[in-house]
Amino acid sequence: MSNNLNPEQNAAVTHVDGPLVVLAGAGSGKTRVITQRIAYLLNNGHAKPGQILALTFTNKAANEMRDRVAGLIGKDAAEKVFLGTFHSFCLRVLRREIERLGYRKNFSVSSESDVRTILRRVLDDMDGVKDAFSPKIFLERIGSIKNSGETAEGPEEEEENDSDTETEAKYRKWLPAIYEKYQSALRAANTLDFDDLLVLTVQLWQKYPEVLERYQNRFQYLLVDEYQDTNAVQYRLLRSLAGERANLFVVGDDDQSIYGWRGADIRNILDFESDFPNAQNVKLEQNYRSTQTILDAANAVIGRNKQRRPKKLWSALGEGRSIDHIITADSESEADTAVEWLHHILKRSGGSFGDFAVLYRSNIQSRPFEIAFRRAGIPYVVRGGQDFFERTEVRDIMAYLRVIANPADEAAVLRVVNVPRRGVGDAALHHIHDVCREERVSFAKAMRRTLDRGTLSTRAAQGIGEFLGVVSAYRSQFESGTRAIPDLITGLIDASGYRAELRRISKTPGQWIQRSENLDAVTQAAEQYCESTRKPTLTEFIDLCSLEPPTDPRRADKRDDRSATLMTIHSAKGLEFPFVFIAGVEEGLMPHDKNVLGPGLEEERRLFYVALTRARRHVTLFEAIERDRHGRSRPTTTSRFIAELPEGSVNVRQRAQRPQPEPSTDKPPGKKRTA
DNA sequence: AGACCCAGGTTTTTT
DNA sequence: ACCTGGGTCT
Repeated sequence: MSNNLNPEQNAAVTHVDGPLVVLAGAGSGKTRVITQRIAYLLNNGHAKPGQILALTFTNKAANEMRDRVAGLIGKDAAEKVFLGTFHSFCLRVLRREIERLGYRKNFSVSSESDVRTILRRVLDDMDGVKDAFSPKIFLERIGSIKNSGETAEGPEEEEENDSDTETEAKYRKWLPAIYEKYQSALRAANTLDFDDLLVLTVQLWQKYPEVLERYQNRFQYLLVDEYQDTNAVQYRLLRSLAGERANLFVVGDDDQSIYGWRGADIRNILDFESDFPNAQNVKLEQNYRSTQTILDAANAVIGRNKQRRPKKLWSALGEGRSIDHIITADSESEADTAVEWLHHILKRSGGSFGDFAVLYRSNIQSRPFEIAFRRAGIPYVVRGGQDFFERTEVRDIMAYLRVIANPADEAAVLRVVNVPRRGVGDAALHHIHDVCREERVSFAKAMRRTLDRGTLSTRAAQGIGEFLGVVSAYRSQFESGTRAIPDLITGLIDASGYRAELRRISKTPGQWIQRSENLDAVTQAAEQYCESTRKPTLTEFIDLCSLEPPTDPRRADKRDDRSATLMTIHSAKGLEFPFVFIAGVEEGLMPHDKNVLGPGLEEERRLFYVALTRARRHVTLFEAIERDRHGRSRPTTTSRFIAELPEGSVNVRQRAQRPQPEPSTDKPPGKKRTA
């Protein structure tokens, strides 16, 4: 069964009991190891499919793994393995158990923008806070408190710090109160934010050991992908679930830990053996992706980091071509040169546009490349941004569905109560909100009460009446289960007047087509969901969409191998391309100047390492001697990481020259661009 | 509701 | 230099 595995991979795959960390270098076949081990455990009678829990960070990774496991052990068995993201696992647990924590079973999951709405309301209610502070900063703080593993009892007192600015001190002062109010607002709306899914699961298990024990018994074998990306809460979750038995198999690469800024703690993987008694480790150092030249470069760079487990990648694929380093005048000529260079490589290699990726540190760098590629007629896709996440129509319909499933969901109500226009304005909403606060009832109840009491304007009362009418009509329809879910969704879109409103406000026919397609995406997602499951429910459909929003069909098609890819290094993790262009290899960008102090620099170096190791055949580094930063065009200096590459591995192609710092010259001939 | 204005920020992204 | 968000004015 363990055919075609190298000895280290085989050792990992055939490991059965006890904790094990697989330090899987870039391109060393880690997904294979995880999927094969699942198959190994099953085929050798160590476990039944339902006793295996495999956790990933992204849906994409989970789906890919599920496909591969299905290929190994068959579809039926694969479906019984719990293979999903941390969040989907926790959601599954909480759907069953959350009542113990004082939420109702029909709780909803709030997205980023819902959460912003909720926090804004909280700040509105607190005199003197709203004006002085931005909700965004509080959300970030709240998130990092949750991810750092503090419990909902409230953030710990942080010690005073002399270097605090006045604003910083103010934030610190208000944070505990806001945290608490935010949390009770979520509870009142019977909703959880993404972080809560993890935090509450940990809390549940802490408070109810008998519940934990049930899950420990159910899941005999735990496998975790990308372990270097786990944060404190995920660590606690795994610890509890693994229990004494500690059949915990984690795979990751400390050198690819690039999410420290959102709470990932590299120490989890570095300290695995001291955290779990009798833990073993396996190192995967054979790389199946890149040439030795690329790996030598990557090894040399990452070898400078202190916080790491020593590893040395090697390849059987041969030396390959040396790295090219092209120095250009500015970001425009960087992109133009990349186009020429791409054509040049293409002619010699006989590949296709899909073999190329341009990687950069920051999204704003994509612009010149898009312009140059378009002008040259090179098909490309820009990955990243999250715009399709934000499709208004999809979110609106989902908000309707959420109100139907969870009437208390205030953010969802606020989103659609006046969409289409029903004459419900700010005044009415504030009035309802006051009732909410004074009488301590949910937003849904407050709407009812104000309506019954006639304390609203005629216009608003009528609007709210209509809204509640359509929502409750559809609620009973969904509950009765006589019509299929996709059918009901279409009905709701029409009956609520949403479709008509959308047509009315569309300025061009094109816009209307686009928007209807977005509506269709929801119905299609529902159809797909219904086909994939035996007993479809609205709640489960909403859960699915909260954690994995329906994809834009037009965007999905564009993922073809005839297009070059432009993306950030962060989003390139896990991918590979024959030819990789790394753009903006300059101080300030790589490493980024916001992250050069303390441990940040090592993370920046890992980022550069990740970029290098995406390449199979060849890497080109691009540098511009002048670049627009914060509006001004400024001279740059070469990234310090270039000096860390092995002697002689880089071939410099100078297309532009920095003015030599002559001792006699007083001013460098810096050009200013006019707007 | 929509037009206009000012302040602040401007790294990376998933669920 | 430019965009966003929030506030105010009409």
